[in-house]
Amino acid sequence: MADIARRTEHRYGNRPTMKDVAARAGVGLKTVSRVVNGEPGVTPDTERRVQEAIEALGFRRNDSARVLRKGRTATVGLVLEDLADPFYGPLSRAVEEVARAHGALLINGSSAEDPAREQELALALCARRVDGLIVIPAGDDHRYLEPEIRAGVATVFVDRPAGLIDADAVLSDSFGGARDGVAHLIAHGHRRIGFIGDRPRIHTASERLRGYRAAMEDAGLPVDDAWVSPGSTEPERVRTAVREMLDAAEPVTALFAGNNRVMVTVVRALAERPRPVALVGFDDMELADLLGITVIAQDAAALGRTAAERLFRRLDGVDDVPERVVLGTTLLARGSGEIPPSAG
Amino acid sequence: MADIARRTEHRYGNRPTMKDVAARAGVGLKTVSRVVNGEPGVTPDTERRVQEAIEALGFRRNDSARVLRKGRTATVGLVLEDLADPFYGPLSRAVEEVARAHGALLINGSSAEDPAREQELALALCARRVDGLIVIPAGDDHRYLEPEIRAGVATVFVDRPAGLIDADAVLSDSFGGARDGVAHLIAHGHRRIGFIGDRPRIHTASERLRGYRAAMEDAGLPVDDAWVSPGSTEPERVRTAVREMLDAAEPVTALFAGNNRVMVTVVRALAERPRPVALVGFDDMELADLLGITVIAQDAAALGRTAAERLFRRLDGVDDVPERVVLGTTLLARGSGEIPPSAG
DNA sequence: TAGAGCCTGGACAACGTTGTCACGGGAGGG
DNA sequence: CCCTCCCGTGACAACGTTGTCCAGGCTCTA
Repeated sequence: MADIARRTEHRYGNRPTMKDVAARAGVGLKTVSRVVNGEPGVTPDTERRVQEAIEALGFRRNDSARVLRKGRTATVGLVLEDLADPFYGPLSRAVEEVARAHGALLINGSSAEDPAREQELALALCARRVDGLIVIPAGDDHRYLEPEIRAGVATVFVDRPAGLIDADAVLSDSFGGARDGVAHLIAHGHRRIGFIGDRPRIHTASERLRGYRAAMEDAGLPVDDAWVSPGSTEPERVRTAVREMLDAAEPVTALFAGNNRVMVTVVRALAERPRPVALVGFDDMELADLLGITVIAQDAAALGRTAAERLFRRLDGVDDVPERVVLGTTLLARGSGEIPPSAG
Repeated sequence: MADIARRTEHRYGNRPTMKDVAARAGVGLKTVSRVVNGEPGVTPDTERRVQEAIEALGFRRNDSARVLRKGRTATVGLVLEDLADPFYGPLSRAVEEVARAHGALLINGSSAEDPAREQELALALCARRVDGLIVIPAGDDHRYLEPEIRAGVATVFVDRPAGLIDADAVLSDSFGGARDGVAHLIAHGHRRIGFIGDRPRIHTASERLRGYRAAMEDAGLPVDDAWVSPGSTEPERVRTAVREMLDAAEPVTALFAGNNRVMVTVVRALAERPRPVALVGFDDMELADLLGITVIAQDAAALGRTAAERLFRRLDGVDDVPERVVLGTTLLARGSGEIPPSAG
């Protein structure tokens, strides 16, 4: 009776264990384990009996116990910034693809751009003993991961580098991409170009701003402070920035949008204005081709794939020094970036 | 020496355990457990000593072992179709949000629309003993999940109903949405309307086709077989369908696109043609507003949120009969659906 | 026919944690 | 002053699996 009670209030409902299977098949515990894991040394006849018992009981191996025993979880964690951001879909998918090829599962969660949440999430994944971690940083101090990395959690940062620790990172060439985009506008005759970006705390954002300034300097053009609007991607702020730059006494004739969210808002804002304004945006998006928006495209899938491959290389025991990989960007000319300056 | 060897080749690198912490703090194992879990009954002084040891060793609780002991993983699985599909981003994010609110993590993976892969993935998640499972079905036979559900894995299907088993499902009103969309076109004077959708094996696809037929019938309009193209969402096939419908002797004057992927291809195909063709698409997308595409919008976030809430309600012990929840859709008129028929 | 070797199968410990229970000491009441 | 009660603490088993090791029975050979 005590036994019945135990079984009844058992936490997994009433999941059969290998012991149950062994009892039913009339074999030893280890023999069941062998069959389940396809290990050699089991007579076809015994194997059949075990399989039947597994079938009859609806047994499924408890991987939690397995993990505890074996030490490897065959699981990698992905901490991203926002699952709903179209940029991260392909990235995440590419990571999953590689993980799958290595027989691993993916746990993920988003930090919602909150450093505290990023840390909480990353450490929760470490507590689950993920074999490796891919992080798209929200914060700029990752020293909290040092003990984990020392303890053997392979870690790769994507899209932005780690802060204050030495770790692998796979990045797009934000600086070069932005410089190329702005140079493209300059080549089409623009002299006064506005830059609207994300908070400069974010590495990619500051790099893109740096790229903007470099392109202007290369062309010997001055940069007016009023043309530069780093800040949040909050739509209202972006709209205000667009308005101020275009309605100034000496308005800008072209805009560079620092990322996809900014770009979307800028496009919406420009759609309401009579005169066309040249625009180049960082990040490609679905349908952007149909709208004729010239963009600096980064290859999100390649970013994810490269990072994941690097991660699994480390998990396979390769142990070279942390490295920073930078992937190139592509300028896709579609019209909006080729609009000439309208007479001031 | 044997001990050193054991530690050295240990699988988690050299992670300290509660035992190590206990030894260093000079307390018992259970006391460490109490401190780590914030249980009462520990002197402030003892607690401080334990905390110091934890700090010094860089201890982090091994949740695998914890799970094994407690039975609950505080993890839910999400099996979706394609992480890169913009429709699933917000859905996935909403699920994560709810999971987070319940203190649970999310493991996910995509089936790539392959039923076999869906099954493999779902069962792998069950082997990890996720507490619950949210599935966007790729296949149409989910009997393989019956033992798991019986064993206590809460399961909710989203976007499409489960096949051959009785389970919770949260769906958009595909039938009603498609009917409304087609009725909208009819209201704007169209008589010959083409339908381009996904494979009819997919529940939503066949429901949308049924909605199309219902709207036509309601208006007393005949449906020519040549106007209906169910099939894959493969771009080349969609382009061919568009061409054939528009270049026929009696061409259609409007198109209804069965989902976002079809819609994108249709928009691209129509952009190359001289005469405007009316279009309504199922699923909204970013930038679709700027392109003036009239759509039947479903609320992906609400879908995910509703499903996740239902899941956690079950996990909290509520045990009502499986139910099917249908969420309404919204027609967003933006121009493309209001184009009148061009003279045939 | 006996000994050696191989092959199948099972007993047992260990993985790191938590629940149960028991123990020792200090406080409070009779 | 002694007994009781409570509180802080720790020993121990258990969760379900896998690695190690040994036993028993078989075959093959001398």
